[in-house]
Amino acid sequence: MTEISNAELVVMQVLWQTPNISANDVVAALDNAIEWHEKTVKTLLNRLVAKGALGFEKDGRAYLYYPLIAKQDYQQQQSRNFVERLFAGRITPLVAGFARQNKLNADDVAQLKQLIAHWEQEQEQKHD
Amino acid sequence: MTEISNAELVVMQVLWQTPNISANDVVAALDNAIEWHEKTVKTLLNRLVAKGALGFEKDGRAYLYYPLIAKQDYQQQQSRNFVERLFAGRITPLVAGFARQNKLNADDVAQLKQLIAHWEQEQEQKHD
DNA sequence: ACAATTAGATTACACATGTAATAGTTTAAA
DNA sequence: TTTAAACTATTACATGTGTAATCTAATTGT
Repeated sequence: MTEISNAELVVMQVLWQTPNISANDVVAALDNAIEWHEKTVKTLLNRLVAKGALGFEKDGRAYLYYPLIAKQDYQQQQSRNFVERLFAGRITPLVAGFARQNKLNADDVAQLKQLIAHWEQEQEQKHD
Repeated sequence: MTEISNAELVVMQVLWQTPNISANDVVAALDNAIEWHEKTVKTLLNRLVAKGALGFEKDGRAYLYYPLIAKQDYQQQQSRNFVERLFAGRITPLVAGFARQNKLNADDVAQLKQLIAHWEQEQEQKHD
């Protein structure tokens, strides 16, 4: 239920990647990627803490932040939501769109095949 | 570039489904699905027109609205965006998440296989 | 012809978001 | 030890969003 905005998500990604870092480390991590004022990043950290998406522990005067929401959980919740809103809950049309846009490479296809193989194996087991 | 909000998207879906209908028809179409005041729906229609997502032509005193943005274009743009923000641009992890959550059924898998077959056929052709 | 309906247009208003600046407080330097 | 630096907390402010209510003009029923 925790809503994370676009800007906030950028900050979350940093902390999913590297938990327990200071505000300044977050700023540094973003510095090459985004043109945000240091104050902006601190605001986002604050809001994420207020929302319960981040926690922190004190390290002297500074805080070390860490995620309270697992990346995978968030990804899955958002995926379900997105696919529901735009594709009536079906994921294949989304994949089809990617294919149509030439956004699939050989690796992707190999992974998809593996997924399918795995899925079929599980069906086997169910069926007894 | 046209940003469509969540609430607005619900209205867009109605008009993608059935273009050239009146505000009241939109309200009626939503009536079973969502508990919105008629005024709310009209506001959303107005905003969508202001954003250039909808056009209309007059039919007496009423307007008949129609989409100015193709559903498929919007879906694809949003998909790219979503996958980029949450999955670093790769779609297979998203599909994997669906599989893990048991959100794939036999139909989905069949369609995915077909997609893959089609993709491979195209690769053939490229390779000469 | 006049009143009641009914369309769209305008206005409302609280909360979220992007993007900071300023205030307050603790620590480290001189 | 007084001052400067560096943290976090608080405040700011325009724009977007959800959710309507009110205003105005046209239309329709009586």
